[in-house]
Amino acid sequence: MSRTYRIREFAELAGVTVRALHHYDRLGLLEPKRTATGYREYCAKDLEALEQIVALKFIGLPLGKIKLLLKRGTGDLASALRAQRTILDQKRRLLDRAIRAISEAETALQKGNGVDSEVFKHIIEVIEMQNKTEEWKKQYDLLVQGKIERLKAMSPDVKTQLQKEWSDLLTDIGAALNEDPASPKAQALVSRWATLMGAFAPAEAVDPELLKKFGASYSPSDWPDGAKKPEGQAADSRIWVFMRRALAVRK
Amino acid sequence: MSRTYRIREFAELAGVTVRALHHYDRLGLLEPKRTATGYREYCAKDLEALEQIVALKFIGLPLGKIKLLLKRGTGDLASALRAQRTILDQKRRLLDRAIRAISEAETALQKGNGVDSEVFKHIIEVIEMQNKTEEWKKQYDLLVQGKIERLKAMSPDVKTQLQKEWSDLLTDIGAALNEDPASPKAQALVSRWATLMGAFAPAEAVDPELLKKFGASYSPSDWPDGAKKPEGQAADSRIWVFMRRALAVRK
DNA sequence: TCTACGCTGACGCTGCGTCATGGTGC
DNA sequence: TGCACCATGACGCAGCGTCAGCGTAG
Repeated sequence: MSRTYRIREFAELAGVTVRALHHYDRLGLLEPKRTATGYREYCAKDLEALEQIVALKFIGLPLGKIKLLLKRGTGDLASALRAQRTILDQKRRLLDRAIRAISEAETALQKGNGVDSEVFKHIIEVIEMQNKTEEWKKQYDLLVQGKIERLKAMSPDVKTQLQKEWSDLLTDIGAALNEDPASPKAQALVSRWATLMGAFAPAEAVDPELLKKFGASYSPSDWPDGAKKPEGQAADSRIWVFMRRALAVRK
Repeated sequence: MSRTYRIREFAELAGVTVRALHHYDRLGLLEPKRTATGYREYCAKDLEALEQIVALKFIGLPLGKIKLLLKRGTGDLASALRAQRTILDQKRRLLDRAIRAISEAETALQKGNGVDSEVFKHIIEVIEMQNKTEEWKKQYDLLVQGKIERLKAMSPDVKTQLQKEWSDLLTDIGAALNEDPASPKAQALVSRWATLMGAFAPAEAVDPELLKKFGASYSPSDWPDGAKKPEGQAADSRIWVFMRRALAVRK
């Protein structure tokens, strides 16, 4: 049939490195024939296989999965593509946030206001923003779900009262941002917060672990009829950072 | 002053893992005081430092650079941010292409036309597209620069002649896509191609290595007054893949 | 004394890059 | 005979995760 290639030539042919071909060979991804003296001998079929490997690698599939995909039928190819796209979408969102964080930091630097601390705070804003909207959202929604229902079932008087308590609490926290999270003042705020959380669900449903994990990651203002933020955008994020810390210190 | 924390608590306080703190310690990024028995003892200042580390890590800076940035002044912080944004922008473009490649592959799968080969070809299209527009662009532009100037300086007759030769060559290549890149037919096409390239620059400027590396990565149709593609979008990419291979085989 | 937590190695993971050492092809 | 090319280890990198084996706090 058509000619064969030694590894060097074959690598250039396909646009990969010799080392990569060695690697794929050892992984069992692409194992060419060997000459009597052990030289690898690649043919046209190997080129097709390598092309597929390169293609799947390009979309971010790990070599292990590529191996499985190519050795088995095409059945899972579709699902693999779907899964990979989901992963890439997540990566892109992360990237976008990182880029935005840099932009924020750069404008903060140009304004030359604070020394450095301001710069980092801007980045942290974006990080927290992510945490709120991405990582914990799903699971936290589960936790919150029951509370909203209870909220709806409450009398208007109680609702108004709860709203005021939330609002007051947030104001107080905003005024205590410079406190040590371990201080009695901060811990008192945590207690008030935990109590308010507890008002929305039966006591046994208020898992302290859950509270610690997700509690501070979400604003009550996300809830219908929730309390309004006492201050501007900036205070928002710092409040939840503070509460997360204070919760971490809490037993 | 304010209280100190042992590693576990401090980790929760900051939202990182104990292992990460160990790691940062060993790297010299964040080295807390130690108790008499060797326990790490973190304080409020360490928390600030860790926050900065986390922030810089979030935007993708490697720990080594973070260490340098935090130990030195803020002078290079601005440039580090710029550099990092450039890197992230590149990453994002790559990600977008990978995502598009998956989309193409999925539609190809749904159409159910070809078995698999079609699917991979679509991905490869996107990869080649990237190679053309990203990786080699800058350096290739340097190579092409002189050629364009020579082209402008040519007489209209010669220009027309060259355009025709390019067009013919591309047509011939398009008709030979199924040839073995090592075949005499393919190699003859490579020779014609190299000759045409050479017509744009003095012979000594046509480095064969450069030719091999960048020659097939760019379409002559990118040039002003360049030849038109003989066929549709799809043929375009396959032509350059074929030529790259044929060039790789060439001595 | 029991138990949770702290300490220091050390290997694993991902995809090769980069020697180092020694055999082959022409 | 020499020189370019091939082969097989083996370490390195980035950022921790995950034991393992052993001391410490309370």
